[in-house]
Amino acid sequence: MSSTHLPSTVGLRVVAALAQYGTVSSAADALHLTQSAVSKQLKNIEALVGAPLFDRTSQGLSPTDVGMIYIEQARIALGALETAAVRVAALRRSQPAIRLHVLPILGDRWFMPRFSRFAELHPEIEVEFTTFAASDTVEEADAVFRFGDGNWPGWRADYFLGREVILIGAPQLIARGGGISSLDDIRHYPVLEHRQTPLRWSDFAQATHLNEFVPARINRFGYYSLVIRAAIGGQGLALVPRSLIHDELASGQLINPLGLGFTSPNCYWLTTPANRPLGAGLATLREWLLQEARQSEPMEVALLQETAS
Amino acid sequence: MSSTHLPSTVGLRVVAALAQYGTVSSAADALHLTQSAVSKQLKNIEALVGAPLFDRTSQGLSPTDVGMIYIEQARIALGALETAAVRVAALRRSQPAIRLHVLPILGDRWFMPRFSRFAELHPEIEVEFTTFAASDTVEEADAVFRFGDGNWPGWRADYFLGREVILIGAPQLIARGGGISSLDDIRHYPVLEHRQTPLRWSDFAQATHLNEFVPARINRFGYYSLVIRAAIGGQGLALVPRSLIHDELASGQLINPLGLGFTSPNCYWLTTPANRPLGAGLATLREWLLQEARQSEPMEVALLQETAS
DNA sequence: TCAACGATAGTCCGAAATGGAATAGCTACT
DNA sequence: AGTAGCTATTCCATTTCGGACTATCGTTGA
Repeated sequence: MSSTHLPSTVGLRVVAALAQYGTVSSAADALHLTQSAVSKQLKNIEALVGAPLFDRTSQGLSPTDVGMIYIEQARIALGALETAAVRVAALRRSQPAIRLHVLPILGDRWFMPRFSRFAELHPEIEVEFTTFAASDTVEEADAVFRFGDGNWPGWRADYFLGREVILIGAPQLIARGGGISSLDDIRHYPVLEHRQTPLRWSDFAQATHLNEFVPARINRFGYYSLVIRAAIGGQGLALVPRSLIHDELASGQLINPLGLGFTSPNCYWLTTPANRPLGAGLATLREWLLQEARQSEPMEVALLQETAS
Repeated sequence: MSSTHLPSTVGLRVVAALAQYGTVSSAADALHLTQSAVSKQLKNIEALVGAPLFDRTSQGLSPTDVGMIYIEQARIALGALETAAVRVAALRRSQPAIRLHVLPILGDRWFMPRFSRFAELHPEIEVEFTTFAASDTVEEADAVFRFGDGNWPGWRADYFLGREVILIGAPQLIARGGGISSLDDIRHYPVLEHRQTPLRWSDFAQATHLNEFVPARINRFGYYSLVIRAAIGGQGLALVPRSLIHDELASGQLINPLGLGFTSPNCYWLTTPANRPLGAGLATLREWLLQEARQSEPMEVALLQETAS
């Protein structure tokens, strides 16, 4: 009612994607747009808001105070549209589809590349995804990916992936800092942290007997994709589930100095409502997901033993 | 993530306005668009959703099941954008504006026509409105219009208007049904009801000693504007705060048979947080609002006495 | 210091969406 | 029938949007 001009929905999606990916180019990729288009959309929205939403750095974008507020509300708006679509679809379908809520990081790094295989294998099973959905809408889903220790009252949780957390950094960063030849060397490096899982570093210090670890600097990010991006950009060391960065490790963009890592109790789980019996389609999907996850973590058993010793 | 195409924001606003006003034409007026544009926007959204959102009647539009769902989410999305705007504005402004949350019906029928006078009188006081905002966002407002009995813990409530509820109907409807020459005649007519205030009719029956009142038919609406519109359209009798329909009574579009009505404990209140002290601007605004409301209800004292007798 | 790289911003242009005016069609009521 | 009050549709001018391309800036590495 206040402003006569409303932002465009693609603008909102651009803002959300920028917050998630941290650069115009990668956000553009994710949205199937060009860098130019995303840049212009951002410019439009900022003109409409009347203030910059992101600080421009040479590495990419980071949200301003105003941006934080706007991003949050943009997500809510997009989430509403998403749940509208899902609910309408559910209402119209005689045979309901499976509603699966995926976390952004899993969606980008694990799910989307693989899911087409499932769709080919089981074309008869319809699956709908939500990503932005608010917590109360998540309750409606038939299966929900969650991050945590596997204990959610009312939900059955199966371990999915991400138990194996490793220390990573960009090779340039590590070279610049003098290299990591012993555990203590990591004290010299800045570290990156995911805002929602702040205990990672203390867990790591405890698991590796690294006493009184006080990082040189801590940068916090709201998304794992940003942590990974920042790590690739050489902004610091990070603790990341190995499964999420197979590609970067293989290509050498990131390295795992000394093979350091630990097994975290906090990881990704596939959860299903405990009171609701699993339908046939959901059972198939669940089996497939869990098996695919096991295959994508081939080293885990070895490492579990190693860390346990 | 599911649909590649997002609805446009004006489309969302169109849907919300259609739900509120019930006809394409009046929604178009409210949005400062033409009927043609609104019709096309609706068509676009429906094509995108894949199902009609409204049933077309010769009287206007009424939401379908799918429509209800979509409307709800559209409101949430618009509300998010609104709160984004308000919060950003609050953040940027050194001297904060007064944030006032108005109910749709009051905004349309009472507030907007009058508020420009206040803006002229006190140009130094900035006021921001919210309409769509969700309940948790309402808590941030400096003043909130509410409907109820004046009892909200933590809020100071001043009576605003709407205590005087009268029976109204379109003259054609009443003529068609044989006229209303005694209280009992209203049993023959269909009645209109506001979804959120379902007790009106039983309160009315009790206040007027109309025993065992079972309406011929009940039509329920989600907005008071729809109730009023339906009453004007001759769809039934309604119980409506007199202050909201002065114009229609004066023009003869609606009549108040036998002067029937009652004083309801549920009405509109202007509420302010009890713990927060009123700033000077807010105090001025509050005084002005309450005084204007008193002036727009000149007959009330007389009627109060009448009904009490 | 210079060149390469990767980042964002800006310009030009064709395509698509949008909104307004006018028109056509429909239904209910007199 | 005829009218009033709706919505839907068509035509058209205008605006917006997105992609290709180019400019520019900062960082990295030889």
